[in-house]
Amino acid sequence: MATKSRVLKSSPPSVADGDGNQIHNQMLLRLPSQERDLLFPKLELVRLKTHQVLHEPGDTIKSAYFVNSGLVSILSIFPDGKGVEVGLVGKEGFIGLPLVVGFRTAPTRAITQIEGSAFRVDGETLVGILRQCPRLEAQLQQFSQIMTMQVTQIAACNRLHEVNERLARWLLMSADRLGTNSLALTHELLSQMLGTRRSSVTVAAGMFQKAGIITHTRGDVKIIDRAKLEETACECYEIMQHQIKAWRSEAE
Amino acid sequence: MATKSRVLKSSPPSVADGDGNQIHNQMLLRLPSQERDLLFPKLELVRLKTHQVLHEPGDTIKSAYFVNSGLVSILSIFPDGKGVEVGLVGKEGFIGLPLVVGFRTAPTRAITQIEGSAFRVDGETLVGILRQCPRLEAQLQQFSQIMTMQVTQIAACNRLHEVNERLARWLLMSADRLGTNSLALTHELLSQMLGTRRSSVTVAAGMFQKAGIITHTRGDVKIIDRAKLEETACECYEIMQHQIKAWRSEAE
DNA sequence: CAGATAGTGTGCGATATGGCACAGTTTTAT
DNA sequence: ATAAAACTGTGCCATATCGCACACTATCTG
Repeated sequence: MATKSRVLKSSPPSVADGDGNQIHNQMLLRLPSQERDLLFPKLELVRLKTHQVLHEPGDTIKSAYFVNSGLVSILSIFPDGKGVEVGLVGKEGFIGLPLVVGFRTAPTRAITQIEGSAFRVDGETLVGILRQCPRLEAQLQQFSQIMTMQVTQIAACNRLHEVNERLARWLLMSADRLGTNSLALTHELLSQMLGTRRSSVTVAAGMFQKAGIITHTRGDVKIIDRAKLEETACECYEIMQHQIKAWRSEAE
Repeated sequence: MATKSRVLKSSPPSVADGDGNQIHNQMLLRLPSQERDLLFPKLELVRLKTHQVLHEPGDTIKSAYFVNSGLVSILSIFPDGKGVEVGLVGKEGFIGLPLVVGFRTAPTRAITQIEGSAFRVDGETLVGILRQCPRLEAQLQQFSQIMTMQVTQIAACNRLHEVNERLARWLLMSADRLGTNSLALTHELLSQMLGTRRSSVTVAAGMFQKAGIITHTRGDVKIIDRAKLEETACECYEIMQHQIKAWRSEAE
């Protein structure tokens, strides 16, 4: 499962759906054909490079992204530069939600954690299309609600749970969204996600490794014993997992 | 400014807009007349009693509420009963957002912190009306986005800021939403909001009092020196304040 | 009025985490 | 090949919180 393909070129406006460029994004896959016909010509498949920033807080949102592979973090950033992750988006999701309700300014930073690809669409274009795509609009609104629920859970988790639990949760969530057990991440990165010290992550990861739950080498974490990792994680993982699954079924 | 009126009776389905029952809810006030005509007959003015639970996580949302006065907290609750506040809703807001995107299940607890009143509407009725009230729908969606931004900020705040700062922020936010400097709250309550120990609140409040920022007696907190309180609070207050103001102006 | 209950002030030890600093190792750049 | 940079392992001290416990006071209830 060598998902880290460098297949896609970024700049040249490639056709969205054709040939070998498979669509993995769950929202796009669920669209009825007539909405596809409207939307797809406007989409451009782009590569999401590691650490690529899709928008900063305060930015006018120029493009929106249907994430197709890889992992994008949503961060709350303070003026002094410190930040914490508040959401995690994989191929089930979308970047640019404020547009859906008519806002143009991003309140957060969206940044690629693990490289992949996405279908990009111009912000204004999307807004224009939305009126004619009720199904898409509904999808996006529901996804927005799911994200809110995720943030809600993380807010509580940040207050009540310890580093180990949060780290375990994060690894599980990422692995789920990527469909891999191998994550290309440094402790530094993880610490920013969890809003803690880098060394706290190192220690926690060390403990996990000793317990045979993961292995980690420089810039790479591999999940060995998923079951144990789930035991270590706080309930938050299960709760969010359950919410997103409930969506899938409720959504039809 | 004796806002603690016990004027409104709860049970008898009173007319929403008539007579002495003034509308303070910002969303209702902004509706065009034709949407008012559709919605208002379905509204029932009810009293929000202290500690009244509007919905629990997992509940099917039967009623939605346009908050008219008082203060409602949104809490993330864990299976073991522990909880943290993730949002604060006053007369600018609405309780029952999941309905707007077609979800029926509440992911959080909504509970009255400070008594007041609200216009209640049956959940299904609201959903039915929404299609014919584009302005209302847009309002609700935007409010949803504002709430998400609030939760986002709180998530970061919970991780990075200390009790004093968070307490100060909370007092300011509540005072803003109520339009009072006097809050009827126990330390116990506050500690649940902030996700900390009751005694931590007592200590922090004691420090504030010594500094001449507030006075607090049993079950009552009064803001004396607002400027100092703002200094004490973390940036989160300003940020959220700014976001909600930006909405008011951007919204038309 | 007396007893019960709820709310507050305070203290103490345990601990998770923060801030910081440095050495050792792997990777990247020139 | 060598230097620079990035990443990780580790340690130490300071401190904000936690968990808990107990005494004190205000308020309610009968």
